[in-house]
Amino acid sequence: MANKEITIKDVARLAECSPTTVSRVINNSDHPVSKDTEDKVKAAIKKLNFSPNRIAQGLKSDKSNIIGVIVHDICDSYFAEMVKGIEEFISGHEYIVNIYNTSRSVEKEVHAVNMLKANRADAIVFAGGALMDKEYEQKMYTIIEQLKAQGTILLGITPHPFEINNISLGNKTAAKIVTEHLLENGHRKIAFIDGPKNLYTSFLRREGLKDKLMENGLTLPDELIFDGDFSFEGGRKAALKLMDKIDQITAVLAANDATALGLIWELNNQGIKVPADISVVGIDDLPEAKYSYPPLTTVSLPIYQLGTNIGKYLLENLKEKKNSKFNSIDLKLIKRNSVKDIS
Amino acid sequence: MANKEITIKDVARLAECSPTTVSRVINNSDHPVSKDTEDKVKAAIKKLNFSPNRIAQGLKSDKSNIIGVIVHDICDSYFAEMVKGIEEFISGHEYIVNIYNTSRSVEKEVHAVNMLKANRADAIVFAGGALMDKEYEQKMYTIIEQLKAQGTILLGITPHPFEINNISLGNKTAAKIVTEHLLENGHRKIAFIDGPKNLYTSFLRREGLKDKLMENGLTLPDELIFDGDFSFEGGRKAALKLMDKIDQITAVLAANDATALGLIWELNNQGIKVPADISVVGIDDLPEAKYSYPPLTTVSLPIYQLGTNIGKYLLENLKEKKNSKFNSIDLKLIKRNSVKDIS
DNA sequence: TTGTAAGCGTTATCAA
DNA sequence: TTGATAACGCTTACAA
Repeated sequence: MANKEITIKDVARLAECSPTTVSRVINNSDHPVSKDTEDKVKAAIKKLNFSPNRIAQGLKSDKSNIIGVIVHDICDSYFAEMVKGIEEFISGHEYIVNIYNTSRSVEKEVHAVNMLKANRADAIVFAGGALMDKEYEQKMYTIIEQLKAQGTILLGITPHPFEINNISLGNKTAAKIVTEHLLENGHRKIAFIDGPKNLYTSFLRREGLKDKLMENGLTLPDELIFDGDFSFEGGRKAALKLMDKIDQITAVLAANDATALGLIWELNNQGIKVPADISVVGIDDLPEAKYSYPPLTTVSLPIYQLGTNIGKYLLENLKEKKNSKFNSIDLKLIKRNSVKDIS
Repeated sequence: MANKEITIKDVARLAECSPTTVSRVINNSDHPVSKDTEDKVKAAIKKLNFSPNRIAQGLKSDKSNIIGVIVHDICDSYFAEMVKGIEEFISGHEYIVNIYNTSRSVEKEVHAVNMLKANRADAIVFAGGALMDKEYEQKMYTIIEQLKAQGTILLGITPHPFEINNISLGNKTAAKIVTEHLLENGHRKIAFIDGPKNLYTSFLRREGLKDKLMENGLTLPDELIFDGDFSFEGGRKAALKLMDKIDQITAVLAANDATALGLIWELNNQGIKVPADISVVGIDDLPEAKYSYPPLTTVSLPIYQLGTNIGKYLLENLKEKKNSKFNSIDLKLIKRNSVKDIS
């Protein structure tokens, strides 16, 4: 910017009319404009290749057209797919998709929300699971209240510890579904590779496993819970730790697919056969899940579709103002070849 | 937005001073403000949890703080890494990172640039390779000129067919480096899996291979060029086509790692051993390249670092206004186990 | 040290 | 059918 910007006034001058008239033409206003001037204005716009300054429009209309999307890690296929789905739906409709990558840091997430507030974002999507942290909850609380007072649309994917429109993805259910599958295949001694400790999503998936085990009179001993961080690398490290207890288990549920994939890779690397020696399941159904050795049995959370549903929801609530409901997604067990029937 | 927004006036009222004074406090203005009023203003800001409306600030300062990043496919690790690098550097500094996912469509890319122009973006990064398309060039030309007149910082990663600051990534050189490696290992019959036809990057990498072959008195026959699209799936499909000509070649260069990975996967799937039966190399050094079977030999383009370099460049040129230079990245051959020495 | 007023590029209101 | 004017929230001369 900084230099000379073409404004509505320049157009008005060229079309020999007032800025008001130009505005009316731009916005297809109901207010009548003669065909003649309309043509002149359009010609001028074309000639100058003018586009109205949306910043100024935003100031006037009290809308920024900014949609904030707060993500934990854009390099994680899970978030990349979701963002792509959102973008696909949104960017075509003159909204700005503003990404924040928080690496699950409280500080960065608070910063992101503050920025979005300062920029008067029309909507904010908390795309990642909530952080389980008192400081986080406290800091967020007041900002969220204010955002709500300003009329910002707030959407939480997965339950968040503040009152916004929280969409349940069925994390607990997803864990139950794969656990059930393991159980049906005769597995009783099941280990768990955890997600990030401070993440509510990890908690939910862990609970799903525990609940399903409990329903069947089984338990998840603490020593069969291994650290993880939702990443491929985390899965690899877990595999190394898991080796010691390999004779105590027949199957392992990884908190997400990325972890499961890393786990399988390192297990292979260590000469342990999946599923012959040990069965592995994940959660998410990432695109790459079908290309591991063996292909990963998992639960599909159709993330891209979730993204387009988010986009649709946002668009409807921002534009048409009607209080449209969110289309939730379906979970589905995806059987591939990483589970052995030992029953 | 839409409802009641807290403004500088509210703060002024509470602090019993003028909006001007509040503004001075907010901006740490040189203009003197008494310690007493400063404290009162700060207290009021805190009490109201006020943050200045950056849209309004932007209108005044003729800055939007928007940085547009146009990407081909955010689900491609290549772009995800780059965006993460940019974001990491930028979002901490009160800029808005505005993502567009174009799927290499001329229409979408033009739309993205028009949106960015309408939003008076301070900078635009053309993160993906240029599209080779006459219509694209024409449509872009005038917009680019205008953007330049407005003072927008324009950065092209890889050469683009319009005059902006184009950063060469050394695509041609990268292809030469891996080709050289193949040659050193005794390979003479080398196939190529192409990238998207309309992409300049594909062209450059193909040329690199051809040039290096030519230097050694070799050629790349047309029937040894297989279609691809820079994706894992594309690599898989290419593998199936390649099967017919398997006896005519000893090695294959995939236009990028994603392709190479898909290729290797499908080759394995078809019972063809890499590198025993055929050697495979890629370009990019994606994070997942070291986890294929066998781990992929490739050329590293440190993409995340490229992203942070982009962020740094943008920040320096936007804030300090000094005409800082772009830090280019280094290419490096990454030898892993997908190439067999047959010399 | 403080404040008034004009203006950034738009659009809504009102008048002509 | 057209246009002057005020206003959106903020900053920047200019005055006091």
